[in-house]
Amino acid sequence: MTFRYKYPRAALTVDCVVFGLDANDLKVLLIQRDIHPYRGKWALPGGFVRIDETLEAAARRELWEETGLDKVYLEQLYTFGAVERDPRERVVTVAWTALVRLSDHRVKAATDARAAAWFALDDLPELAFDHPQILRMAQVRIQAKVRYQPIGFELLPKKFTLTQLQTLYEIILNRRLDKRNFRKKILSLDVLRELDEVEANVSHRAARLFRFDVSRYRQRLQEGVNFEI
Amino acid sequence: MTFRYKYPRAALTVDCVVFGLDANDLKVLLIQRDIHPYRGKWALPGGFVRIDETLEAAARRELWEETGLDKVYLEQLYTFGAVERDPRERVVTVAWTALVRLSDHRVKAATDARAAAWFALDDLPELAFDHPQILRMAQVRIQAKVRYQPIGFELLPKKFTLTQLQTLYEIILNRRLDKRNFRKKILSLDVLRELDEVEANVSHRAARLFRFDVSRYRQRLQEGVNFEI
DNA sequence: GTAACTTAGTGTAATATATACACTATTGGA
DNA sequence: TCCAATAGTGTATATATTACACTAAGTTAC
Repeated sequence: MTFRYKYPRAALTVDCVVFGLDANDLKVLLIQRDIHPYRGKWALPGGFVRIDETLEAAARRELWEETGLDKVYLEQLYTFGAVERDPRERVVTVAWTALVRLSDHRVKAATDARAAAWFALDDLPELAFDHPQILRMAQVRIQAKVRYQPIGFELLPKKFTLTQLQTLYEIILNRRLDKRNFRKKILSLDVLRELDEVEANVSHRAARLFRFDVSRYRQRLQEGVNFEI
Repeated sequence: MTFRYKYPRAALTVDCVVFGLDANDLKVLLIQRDIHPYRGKWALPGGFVRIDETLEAAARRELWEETGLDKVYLEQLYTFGAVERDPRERVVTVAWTALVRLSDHRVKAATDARAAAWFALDDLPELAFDHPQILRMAQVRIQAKVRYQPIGFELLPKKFTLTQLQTLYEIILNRRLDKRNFRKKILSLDVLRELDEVEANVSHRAARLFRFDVSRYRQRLQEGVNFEI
């Protein structure tokens, strides 16, 4: 069975830039291609959009099929439509950015048996298609975003220490932050809830745990608070 | 002649949200549909992406064909892919935002004879498809953007007064700004070049004209200046 | 030609925000 | 019990933002 159209149509795909925080590195999840073109090269997880699913649903489905991830935070990044970006035929791709708690998502064997692995951003393998460009845009976007939204809670465990949060900001912004000023600022936003718990199994003074308070965040947003770090 | 594919494919379109500044109003350019569906309703200018043109090229071409505008500032907004957004068949649209100097672009009769007209944002006609949603997103985006980028020079004549610039900011942000503080701030950004000219044909003291200095803007960006108003 | 009208253009003081900076507290392990 | 490691804390200074009102210059109407 084939489908016929009066004019030629581009194929439509989605690709996901999945960021995960691994101790002191921001990593990105890639899969190794097992088919032509770019066979053996690494690529962003993604695939074709079905005729009866939304773009976001397609991104979630592909992510699940190729990497076993689900229920991740997803945000549309940009749509790439250079004419020759896929050597086979015209393919337009809607790129998405996902943030995941790497601790929650140890990489499972992908369900369709392709290799999936986390790579540090400064140690990437050769990528297929225009995926270097997509990845670069995702990185720029997350850097810009972290400045005016308390993003990044998606990347940390649900309970985290202020040092972990600061380290995350330092990794994304790629510069050192002053500990006292960072704490002062982040606490003044009033979107964290201090817990009656401290971290366990550390061989030094244990740090207080915090949790992100979404409802307080929404309130602050409405009041127009400036989240710039 | 028909084109055949193994799987069904969505049609791919572009739509443009064209903002123009008209004295004291931010307006948007719409065209009246002359064909089914939504015949007679107003819609964003746009149309199908050809197989051999980029998304941006498609947006520029449609804008030219439907409204006679060219050489406008264009920026990708978002891609809309709800399954039923077009009643005929699956259509995914890549939306773009354009900013134009309304003074440069008095609406010509559109080349394909459809009516095109500027509408104030608070006095819109009924719109086709999910265009209300697209327009709303464009408005939110431009409001956010004006805060951290000296945008809006695209909307003004090349030579403009500080009062015109302030009025533009007030329209986009939808709040009054203090004249002295606005001037202090905008001049401190050091991206305007003061000209040896004043406005003509006004029945009161003539204001000094300024021009946006792109190369200084680039320098400031690199130095990491904060453009927030 | 002068008074009235209209918009341009200007500075300062008060307040809020951001930055720079170094020591004590707590816990685990040797 | 001492050492190692990280948590946790405050203050003074610099910078940025805000609030606020008058004089300047050109045009028009009398």
